[in-house]
Amino acid sequence: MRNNDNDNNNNNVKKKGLWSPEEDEKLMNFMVRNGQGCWSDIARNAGLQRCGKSCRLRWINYLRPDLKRGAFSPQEEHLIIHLHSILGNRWSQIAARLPGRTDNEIKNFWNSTIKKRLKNTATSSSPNNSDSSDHTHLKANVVGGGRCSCKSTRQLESAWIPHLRRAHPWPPNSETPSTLITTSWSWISSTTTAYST
DNA sequence: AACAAATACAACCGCATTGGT
DNA sequence: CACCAATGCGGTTGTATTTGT
Repeated sequence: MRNNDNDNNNNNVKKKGLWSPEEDEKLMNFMVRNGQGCWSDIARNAGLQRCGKSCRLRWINYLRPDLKRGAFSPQEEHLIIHLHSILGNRWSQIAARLPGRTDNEIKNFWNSTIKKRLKNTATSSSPNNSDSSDHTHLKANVVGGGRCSCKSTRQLESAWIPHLRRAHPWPPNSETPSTLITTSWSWISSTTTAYST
């Protein structure tokens, strides 16, 4: 298999691990001054011993000024659960419907908190209910196969998402950050109504 | 107080996709 | 059309912090 992970194969060794406050400051200052561009250039020009990929991740998940931070509100939590039941593990798409939240954040939240909670409630109510939220998505119904491993999730995406998108385009018209959550709910309502069995 | 286990979160890795040449 | 570099995504791992004993 071709190794195209060029960031990791650079001739000069790149730093790994946690970001120091100094590195954060360098990246932040550079982004504020120059805006987003080619990440490998940003890494170089900001004077960071990091690969572009690492800079991108740090910016998106931590430094971006529009990040919300802090604990998820009950409303957000509800929204995540609902969106996950529709979209499955498409964290970036779920994040797009939650203003100020990142895919990584939501993924972590799901894996550490919600998943566990759902598992507990499932085991307390039904012994055969083994994490259905992860592997029985709406698309299983739409596509008809019912199979839903993570890889197949990606492969099947092109098969069913376009149908859903055509009928329920995202984002809805006149979207603003303050109305995102509200419109997320109406989007959910329309999709679940249309595609529930 | 010391240690282990559990938890939460940050970051990395591999792969797919995209766009330029 | 083939190739390559850059980017984006989701899974996984690593690490700091918190909680329990």
